[in-house]
Formats: sequence, structure tokens, C-alpha cells
Amino acid sequence: MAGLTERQKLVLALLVRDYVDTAEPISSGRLVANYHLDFSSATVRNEMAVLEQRGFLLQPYTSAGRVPTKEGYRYFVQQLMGENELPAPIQEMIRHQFYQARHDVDDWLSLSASVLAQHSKVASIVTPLHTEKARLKHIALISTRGRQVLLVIILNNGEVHQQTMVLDELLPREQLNAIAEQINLLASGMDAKELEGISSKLQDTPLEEVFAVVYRVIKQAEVISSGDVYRDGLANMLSEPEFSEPEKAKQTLELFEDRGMMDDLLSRTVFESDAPGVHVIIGGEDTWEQLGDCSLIIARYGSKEYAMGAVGILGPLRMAYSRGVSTVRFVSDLMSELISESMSNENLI
Amino acid sequence: MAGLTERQKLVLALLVRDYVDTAEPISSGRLVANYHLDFSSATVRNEMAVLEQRGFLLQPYTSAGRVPTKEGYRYFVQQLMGENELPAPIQEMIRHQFYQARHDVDDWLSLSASVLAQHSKVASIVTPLHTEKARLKHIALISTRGRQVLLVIILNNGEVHQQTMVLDELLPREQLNAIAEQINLLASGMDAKELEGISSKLQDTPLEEVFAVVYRVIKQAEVISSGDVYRDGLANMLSEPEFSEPEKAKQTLELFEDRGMMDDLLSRTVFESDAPGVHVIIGGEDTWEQLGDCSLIIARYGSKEYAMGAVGILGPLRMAYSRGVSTVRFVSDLMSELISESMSNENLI
DNA sequence: ATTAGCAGTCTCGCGTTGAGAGTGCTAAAC
DNA sequence: GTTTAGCACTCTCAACGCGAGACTGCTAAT
Repeated sequence: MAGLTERQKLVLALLVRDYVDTAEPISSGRLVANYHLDFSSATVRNEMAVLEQRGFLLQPYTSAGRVPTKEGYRYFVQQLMGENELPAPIQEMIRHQFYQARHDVDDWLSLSASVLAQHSKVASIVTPLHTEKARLKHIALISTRGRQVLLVIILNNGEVHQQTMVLDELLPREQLNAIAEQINLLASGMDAKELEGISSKLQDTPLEEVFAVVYRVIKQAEVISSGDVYRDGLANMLSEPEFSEPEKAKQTLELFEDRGMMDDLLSRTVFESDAPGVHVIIGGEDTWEQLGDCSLIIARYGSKEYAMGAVGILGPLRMAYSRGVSTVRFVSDLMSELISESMSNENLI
Repeated sequence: MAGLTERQKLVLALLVRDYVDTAEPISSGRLVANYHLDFSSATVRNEMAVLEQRGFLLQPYTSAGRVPTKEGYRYFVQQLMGENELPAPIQEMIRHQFYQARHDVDDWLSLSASVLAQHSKVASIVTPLHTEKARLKHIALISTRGRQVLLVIILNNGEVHQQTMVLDELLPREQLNAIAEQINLLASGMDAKELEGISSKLQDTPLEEVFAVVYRVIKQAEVISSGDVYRDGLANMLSEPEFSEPEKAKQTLELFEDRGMMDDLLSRTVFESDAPGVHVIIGGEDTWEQLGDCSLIIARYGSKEYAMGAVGILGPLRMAYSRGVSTVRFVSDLMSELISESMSNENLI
């Protein structure tokens, strides 16, 4: 299990690069011609044979060109792919787009999704901020009309959750304020576990109904709230040739629509890991059988003290990893920057 | 241009029914055998020839079975399709699901989307409530952390808009309250036009920044806010045989993702029309070229006094219209009912 | 007005075939 | 020992042809 020679690495890198572009099996002759290599196609064939035996390449059928395996992609991403930044003009453009949306935090998320989809040419996912240890700071109850009220829940990290709810009975505004005030006094500073502890005391009081919702929201804040996950670029992805068979396309679409699955994936990968960088998951390795023949490039944003979310892109195995990683890294860093700025007390912009 | 005979109607109705099930061109013999008709296949062939000449049917190629045209579907929907209600047990089931979510208005929307997708087997779209004449009732500014504040805008119809915003400079809580109070005094009861009128007076005052956002939100409330449109059942739709060619699938997906298009479609169809019932748009008739080979079944919910939204399903031309219409009607009625209940002052539920 | 019968037409699936692309191997060259 | 030219071999893919099958349209009889 010695490492690969320099020439083998070169062949693998070029092959991956070419295959990502063309989606067709790459032949030895093609590689020599395209990149003006100073050794012959026969030599390339020999190297390919080695790479195939190592499990980095395979032939779709006897005597066809080679295609990278999952292992091949992984080696490429970990060892061969350079870390190049997004070109400066594009960085500027994206920054400008975020500047336009500087007053509206919710827009940051959809903008991120749109930027990722546009620049990576595959599908994107962006989750909202969430905290591991959510503590209640403050709630407000605002009467809107009839029995409908708006419950605003602010967490100690500055995260805001809003929830329209319908009360069982109509209450006057003063009573709403009183309920909010009581809950604030009683429960401020508590996390989900502590809230559960006092919930029994509130049985059959007027607070019960509102409190139940507060508890549920705080509890949900500990996992990614899947309702507000932003997605974009689905159509991008389906135009890739790997999804020409409708079965594949359907499968991938279901993966994309399945909230539980995505939640699990994101939280496990991004939040349980201590590595803060960009994660690249190529196909269903080990635990991620469900990903099938898709790859996910993902990173978290925010900071550990306040709250974190995740941004990522989902595409076929044959995707432009280098570009994808640069894009995800840039967007996640930008989001982190914007958020920490808006949380701070200084007057930047 | 005389009407169709009873027998011609029967043939058309049965053919549409069979074709929706099988997705294959229907032959005269098949129709006679399946439905035990008391006339022969030759007679059916003659009737088919008439229907084809009228533009209701066509043959994919010479000497194949017949397939309904768009006109054929339209005639079927308008003249032949019976109006049957959703089966009572299913109605009960859906009501129960909504009952579970009775405290959370936002859940109604996603639940509607999910119910529609599940029962119609195609893709669904649900827009949030919106008003044509939005008037400001009341705003609240809640500090969350750093320069981030939550701006809550309540319209006179009870509609609530929330917007997280980032202020240019950090303001203490008292000052936020003061700003909110001043805006409430100044602008309460105004619509977008009137707000625009006073915006010049606020230039270079501390109110300017917040006021700009209030104005924008009210203005946006007059069109469907596309950000919060719920969708579901995409994967359903792509498993239909009409989307086996990737081009078609991509086209439809783009239609589905394109917010501007959908907004336009929904608002024009549902809100400009005075007919409150269920609308069926079959393929790109006249103005709706973009729909291509898809059909849309759509209805509004809510009430004209307060606010309205739209629920609908999007599928291939070959869809189960009868079932679709029943489902959309039931869901839209149920939503209207729930909303008017929650807006009223009585204590139902 | 309806229907049986039949010739005509078009699709679809299947097997064949030939061109083309690319490999693996061997033997020669460096 | 490494590299390379040359070549036989393998496999896919598109094109073609062909026959079976499915329906129709028409005509003539009922």
C-alpha cells in the first residue's frame, strides 16, 4: 500500500478534471492529446491499470475509457485538489449582493442558497441558525386579530423564533401581557430541560397553553428547524446527465425533499464534528448509505458561542469539487462575518 | 358547431378516464371491452373520428389509439366530469390532521401542501395569506442582540409580517420603543400609497431606517410574498411517465422553481377573477403559454374582507381532474373555515 | 344507423452487422 | 529497467431490416 507516484497522481488528477467536464469515460489517448503529456498513451495505460487495481478508477465495460470511483474522487479531493479561492471579481459581486440585503437577516439565507446554486451549478441547501443549548431570554405576545396571537421568543444568543398561534379562547390585550410577563419571570434563562421541569406546575393555569408552545419551540431550536431550510438550484442538478434516467432523478429528488434525512446529515456532519472547515462527503460512505451516488459539500457558519447553521451543496459524484469547496467556504465565511458583525456592539458595516 | 351527442360524450368521458389511468393511447376495442358498451367497436371508431375532427382527440400516429387533446380535457372538465366530494373518511382524516396543528397557523400552510400532494399524487403549491389593500395597524420593535432587531408589523386585517433587520447603529431599548411609538402615531391606518407620501418628511430622522423597511413590507404585502410559498410532492410528479424525458422534467421543475412565474399565475388567476370557486387551467391556454404541458388546479382561501391566499396542485395534462378538484376544493374550504374561525371572537373548536 | 370483415398502416422489439474506439499485451527501442 | 510502437481483441453503439401485433378506416351487408 505504498503511495502513488507523481505521475500516477498527475494521471488521476487530469482524468478527474476531464471527466468532470465531459461526463464521458476518459481514454489514455485523449489525456495525452489534451494535456500534451511528454509520455505516450501506452505509458498512461499502464498507470491507469495500476490506478484501477488500487480502486481509484474503473472501466464501465471492458476496453472503454476509465472513470473515477468514489475512492478516486476522495483521493483527488484530499490529496490532489488545490485550494484555490474564488476569483476576486466574483467575491466582490457576492459581497455586493449581500450588502444589498444587509437589513434583512432572513434574506441572507435565501441569498446564500441562490448564490451557491448559481456558482456551483448544482443544488444548494442552507439551514437557519440554531443553538445547541438554547436558553429563553424573553417572550412577547402580540395580539393580531381574534384569537390569533403572535408569540415572539428570543433566545439568549439573540436567535429569534416567531410563532403565530391560535388561543383556545379570546383574551384581552392586558391579559396577554400579563401572561407574557409571568412566563418571563418564571422561565427566563432556562433551557429546554429546566422548562420541562416546571411545566407540571403550570397545569390548568392560564399560562399552560402559551407555555407549551414556548417549550416546544425551545426544544426544536436544539435541532435544525427543517421547516425553514432554504433550497435552490434543483433544476440545475437535474440537467446533469447522471440524472437522465428518471429513477435516479426521482431518488435524488426524494433525498432532497426528505427533511428528516437532511437534518440528520447536516447536524451529524457539521455540528458533531469539531473540525470547523468545509466537509466533503462523497457518495454513501460508511454511515451515509442514503446519499447514494451524490456528493455533499458542506460547512457551518456562525460561531460556537452564539449559534450555528450550515450551508452546502448537493450534486452528483461527478462534480467540480474544487470550485464547490471554494464557493461553500467563501459563503460560509461571509455569513459568519456578517452575523458576528451584526451581533457585536460596534458600528461596522 | 352543434353539441356532442350523448354517446359521443360517453365515449370521450370513458376515454379520458381510461387514459388517465393507463397513460397509453386508448383503442376502440379496449373501450368496448372494459366498459361492456352495448354498441360495437366500429361504432366507437366512428364516434372517435367525429371527436377527432372536433379537436377533442388525436392519434399519436396513424392507426394508433386515441389520446385526449387539451380541448378534450377542457370539455371533460367543464361538461362531463361529475363533482364528487372527497370520501367522508378521508375528509375526517384531513380534519384531524389540521386539528393537531390548530395552535400553529404556519403549520396550516405546510400541512395543506402536504395533504394536497399526498391525495392528488402530484405537486402542490400553497401561498400565504396576503391582502390587496394592506393598511398598517401597529408595529413593534424588539431588540434581540447587538444591532439585530425584530420588526413586527401587524396589518389591519390581522396579517402579521416579521422581519429581522440589522440597524446601522446600536440603539438602546428605550430608543427603539420610542421609534416604534412615533411610527405608530404617524402612520397607523395608512396604506402603501399614503406611507410613500410621508416618507419624504422622515428623511434624515432616526425613523428613516425603520420606516423604509415598514414601507417595503407593506408594499410587498400587496403581492404574494413568494418567499414563503410552500411546495410539496415534487417527487410524485416526476414519477409520472410524461416526465421520463429529462428535458420535460427539467422544464417543469424550472416552472415550479420560478417564483415570479408562479406569483403571476396565482395572482392573476385567483385574485383578479371574481369567481371564488376552483379554477382549472389546462396546459398553456392563450395567456398561459408558460404552463406548457402542465395543468393547474387552484382555488383561493380566506375571505375578501381579511386576506386571501391560494392553494393548488400542478400536474401533467393527464391528471385525475375530478379527484384533484375535490381535493383542492376541500382543502381551500377547510382553510377558509379555520381562518375565519380563528379571526372571529367566538370560542369555537 | 349499425356492424362485421378486411386490407392497410404504423410502431415496437429483436437480432444482425459493421464501424469505431480503446484496451492489453508483446516485442522492440531507449 | 523503463518506455513505446504495433497489433489483435473486445465491447458499445447506431443503423438497418424484418416480422408480429395492434388499430384504424373503409366498404358492404344487415
